[in-house]
Amino acid sequence: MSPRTEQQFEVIRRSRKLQIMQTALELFAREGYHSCSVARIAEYAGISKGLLYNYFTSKEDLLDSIMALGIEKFHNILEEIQHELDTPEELMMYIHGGFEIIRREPEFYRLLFSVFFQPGVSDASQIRYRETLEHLTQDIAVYFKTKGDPNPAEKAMLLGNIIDGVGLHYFLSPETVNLDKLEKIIFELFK
Amino acid sequence: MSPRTEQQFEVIRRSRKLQIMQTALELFAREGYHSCSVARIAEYAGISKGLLYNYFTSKEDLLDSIMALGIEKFHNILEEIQHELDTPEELMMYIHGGFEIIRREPEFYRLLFSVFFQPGVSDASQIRYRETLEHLTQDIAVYFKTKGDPNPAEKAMLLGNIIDGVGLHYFLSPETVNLDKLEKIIFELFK
Amino acid sequence: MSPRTEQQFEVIRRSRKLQIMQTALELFAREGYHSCSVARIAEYAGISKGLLYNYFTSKEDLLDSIMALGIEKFHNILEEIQHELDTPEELMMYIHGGFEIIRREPEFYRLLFSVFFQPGVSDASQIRYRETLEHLTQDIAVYFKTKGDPNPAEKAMLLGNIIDGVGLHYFLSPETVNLDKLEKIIFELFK
Amino acid sequence: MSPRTEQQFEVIRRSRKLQIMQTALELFAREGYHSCSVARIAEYAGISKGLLYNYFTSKEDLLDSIMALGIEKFHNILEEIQHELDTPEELMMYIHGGFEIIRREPEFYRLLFSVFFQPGVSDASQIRYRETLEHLTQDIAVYFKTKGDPNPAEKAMLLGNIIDGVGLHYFLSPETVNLDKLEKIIFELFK
DNA sequence: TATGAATGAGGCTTCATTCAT
DNA sequence: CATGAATGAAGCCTCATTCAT
Repeated sequence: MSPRTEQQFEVIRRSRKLQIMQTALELFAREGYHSCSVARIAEYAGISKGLLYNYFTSKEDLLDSIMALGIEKFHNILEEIQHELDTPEELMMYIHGGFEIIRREPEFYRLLFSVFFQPGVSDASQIRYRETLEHLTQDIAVYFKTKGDPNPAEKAMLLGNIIDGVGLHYFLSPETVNLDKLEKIIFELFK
Repeated sequence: MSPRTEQQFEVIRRSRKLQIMQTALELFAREGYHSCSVARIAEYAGISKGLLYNYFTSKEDLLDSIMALGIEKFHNILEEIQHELDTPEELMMYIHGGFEIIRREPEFYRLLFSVFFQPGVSDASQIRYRETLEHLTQDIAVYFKTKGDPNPAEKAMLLGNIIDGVGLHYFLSPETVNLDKLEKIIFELFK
Repeated sequence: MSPRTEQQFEVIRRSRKLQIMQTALELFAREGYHSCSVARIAEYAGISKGLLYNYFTSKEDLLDSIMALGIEKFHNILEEIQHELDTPEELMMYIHGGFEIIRREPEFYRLLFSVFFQPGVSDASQIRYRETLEHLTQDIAVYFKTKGDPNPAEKAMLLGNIIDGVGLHYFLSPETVNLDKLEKIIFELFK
Repeated sequence: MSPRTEQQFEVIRRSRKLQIMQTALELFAREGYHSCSVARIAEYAGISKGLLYNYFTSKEDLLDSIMALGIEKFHNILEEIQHELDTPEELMMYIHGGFEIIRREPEFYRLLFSVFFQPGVSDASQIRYRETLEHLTQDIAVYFKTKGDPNPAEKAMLLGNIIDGVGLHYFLSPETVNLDKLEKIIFELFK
């Protein structure tokens, strides 16, 4: 057995870190950031409290890391469909992208909202997310402008609001929300 | 000189209670339920910590009372416009009602969302609010059905989601949201 | 209606005071001194907290007053049978006196013990009661000495201890203790 | 340098826990359960308040643990002398056992009484102790029955009451109670 | 005399974080 | 790298007592 190389350690560190973040995301989303103690996160992740602080400087840092990763995924999903936004089909792709985030990362999405309503908690993430959203909204506004809509900016914002509104209700009572159907209806309304 | 009458005490109690609730609503909405200590609420309300417990059995009870009052106001605003929902004008009244809640009770609305994303916090209020919403949604669904819409239930739910989505963004960055314009656009989309 | 005379007021005060003490004794005995708030005593006595402080300077003063009254009654019961202690019949009277206190004033007796085990609580009463007891013990010791017992002082003390021991168990589980039978057995053992 | 083993932690935990219990027993016995704050216990034990909650879930749990340990010791002392109870010598062993508890564990015994007179405080311990006592009483009753005593059950109970009565007075004023002498006198009365 | 609103000290408990091993 | 004992600040809540009316 040769001693592990530095790279191997790095791999272990990275996966350990991700595992903690995944666990914490689950707990934060399910129970709320404040209601969830570091002790419980460590226990749930199968490690000691001390080790957690080896990977994150604080509970807030852990939250920030989760948020950053989530926002990155958010970006990635959008970039999968990122290109010119001219045709209704392309608009549909955008709408679909929004719904995909709800479908694929429900916990992150839920935590995102939760954090938004707790000023002082991960403010940096809030700002970063809002910027991302603004860019997106501006892209969509261009589409409506091209289409000759009299209120392109508001229309674009409204579309964003709708998706968040649907997400919000989806997390409050998933069983009553038919994402697929709503996706189509929204497209019909905005195309 | 002569001892206070029962009625005088009642007046004191009622106004004090409202004062505390108003203060707490402000703070809860601004800083989040968990981030806001009872000590701060008392200080902000200009009373002692102890007195707060003369009016509410616990911090959670204070929150519940605030939520209950808010939901009552919510009801009242809806009942102001409560009648048959047949014509587009009447639908507009409904939409307007939703926006009025955002406009008139922004703090309550914000707290409502905030609470929604903190499981275990005022669950009873969450349930009560959701029930209120469901009734409303069913009323609106009837309108769309009458109009011959193929997905009346989803359309109605979507309308609710939109209003909440707008509210959500309004509270995150009020300066970027033009409520009046959005109200009209939504009406145009759904009438 | 002529206005009430000062004496009438005094009568009212006295009976009110007694009523409060009786109520408090009940509660203290049932729930313990510390577990029983002034608010509850007042409520239970059908008066306001403020009025209670009109009659007693503090919660401790209320307890002291109850204890003093109880010890007075204790004295009275003993004095009913106070005279020379020469014959076995007279010893029996003493034993009977002890049991009568248990029977007639169970709440006071229970409170007495309870207070004994809480140093700092009504210390004055504790001292006064112990003095009373010592005198009594000395009287009884004379009886045993006269009878030629080799350990009269210890015998007398033991008799006191027994009665308190019986009282103790009687308050812990009254249904298992047959006071009448025990009284006789004790007499047979000591006569 | 190398991390502590599980066993090392176990040793630390065990001794710390005992240390806290010992300190608390001392204070509870001396000052009463309610009069003794967690802060004082921690200070007296030379630890932080927080650490106490690392070992006990609540102040009541701490008390219960102390009581449970005391009752266990009580059992052990009785079991040292546990066997047939036929001869007067064996009865004397029993009586001696009772006195040994007073002598060896005065603080526990005092706390036991103290708790008995505070309803709602460690009720479970009260019940457990009473059961222990009942078994013991039944054993002793057999002895008296064998001896032909007309009231074996009462005699046995009385013996228990006496020992508790002596204990009670011993803790109220130890300097006035000669345990050795009383032990002999009791044996002479009951043999 | 009588009320109960109001106070504030102090109690119990939690929890993010540190650190010796 | 890994542990969990230990800390201490801060949180929620209770309650004896005061006082304006």
